[in-house]
Amino acid sequence: MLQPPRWIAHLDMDAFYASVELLRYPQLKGEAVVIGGRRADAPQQLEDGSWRYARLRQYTGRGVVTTSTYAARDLGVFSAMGLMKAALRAPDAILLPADFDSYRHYSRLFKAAVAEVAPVIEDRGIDEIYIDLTDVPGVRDAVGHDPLGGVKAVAREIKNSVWRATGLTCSIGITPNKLLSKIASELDKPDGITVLTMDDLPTRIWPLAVRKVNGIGPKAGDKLVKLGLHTVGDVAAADPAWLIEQFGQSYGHWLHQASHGLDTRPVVTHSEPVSVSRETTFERDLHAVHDRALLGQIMDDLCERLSHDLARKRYAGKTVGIKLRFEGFITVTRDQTLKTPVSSAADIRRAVGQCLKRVKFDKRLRLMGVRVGNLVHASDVAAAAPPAPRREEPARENLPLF
DNA sequence: TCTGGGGTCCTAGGACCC
DNA sequence: TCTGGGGTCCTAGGACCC
Repeated sequence: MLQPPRWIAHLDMDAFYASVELLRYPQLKGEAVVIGGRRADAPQQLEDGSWRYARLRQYTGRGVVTTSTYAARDLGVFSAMGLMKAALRAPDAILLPADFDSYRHYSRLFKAAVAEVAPVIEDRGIDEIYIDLTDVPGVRDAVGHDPLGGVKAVAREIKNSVWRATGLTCSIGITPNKLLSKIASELDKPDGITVLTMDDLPTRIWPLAVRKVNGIGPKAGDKLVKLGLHTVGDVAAADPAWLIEQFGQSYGHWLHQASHGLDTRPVVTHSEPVSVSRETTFERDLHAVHDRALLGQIMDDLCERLSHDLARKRYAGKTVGIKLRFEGFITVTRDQTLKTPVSSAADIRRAVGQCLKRVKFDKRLRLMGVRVGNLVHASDVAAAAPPAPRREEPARENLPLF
């Protein structure tokens, strides 16, 4: 059946975290600035009024680049790059610690500003959203005589609204679906508007590298290239049956559809969380036996913080899981589904202990995490059951390591 | 000098029930 | 004695995204 045509926008804030920092430190405009590092030093104002900043070359330890300004990107420093590697490329770049409270504040501001123009919004994280423009008056009324003109005018209105509310710029892609709009918003960055129709597919989308498609990550991207498929157009020209042979029914079919710019997913304005988690990477790898006490404390703390998050969001969950990352970046997970949802630090910690017993600790640890899934609203959790009868002391060898 | 932290979704095997 | 098929839940791992 034929779906009525839609106009879907993808709005992406330009270098969001870095741009928020520039609002606070406008004197850094144009400089190579990197956000990241767990304990990067905040800028200090000296007695003479000048500022002193931490530089990338001074950083030691683990950590990745969270965002970089366009000047830093020109030096080859990008998101997710290790800070040590970034320091080799741009030793004099200024390093700022991340301030997520501030980013969340500006996130709320820009989303509220968009909602005043176009209310059908799907949240895709702190710095991007999808917007269904189909029924926005300026778009709807332009259908028939000047659809592209109407769409562009509304996009300008949205950008102006975001600018007025935050002093920040964004880039917008507008096409008939989410998949294409996500690609389109990157075609004219920063501060751009790109409107595409299906007719633009061969000239604007097919020449792009396969990795530009949301859903083709490092693994699938490598495999496609090894198969000789470098561009989206290469995938579009491939036999769909062959794609399915190579990538499986589901992903193979999706690759074919995506490369032809087809995507029927709706803009989803409300969703419930599936899980909540906390994790931490250690400054140095820790030994399960030698550092047992420390690991136990870290785990207590993670459970405490996770419990807080659950309380704040008013959820409890039936499944408690741990994540361990060993040296060599080997990741192991264990989880356990309980009879009743839990949210207290003590209940979570108890289930974590059970999970820990099922792991072999033959390497040093670099990360530990805790997760609660199978969430239910706290208000739907039955009143606390009577305290469980006291059980005999478990045998010593059944105790978790920490 | 590798590789953060918070998520979602998918797959695949096994348990268990009817 | 031998042995169905479907549905659902649980668990572990992995790809991917912001």
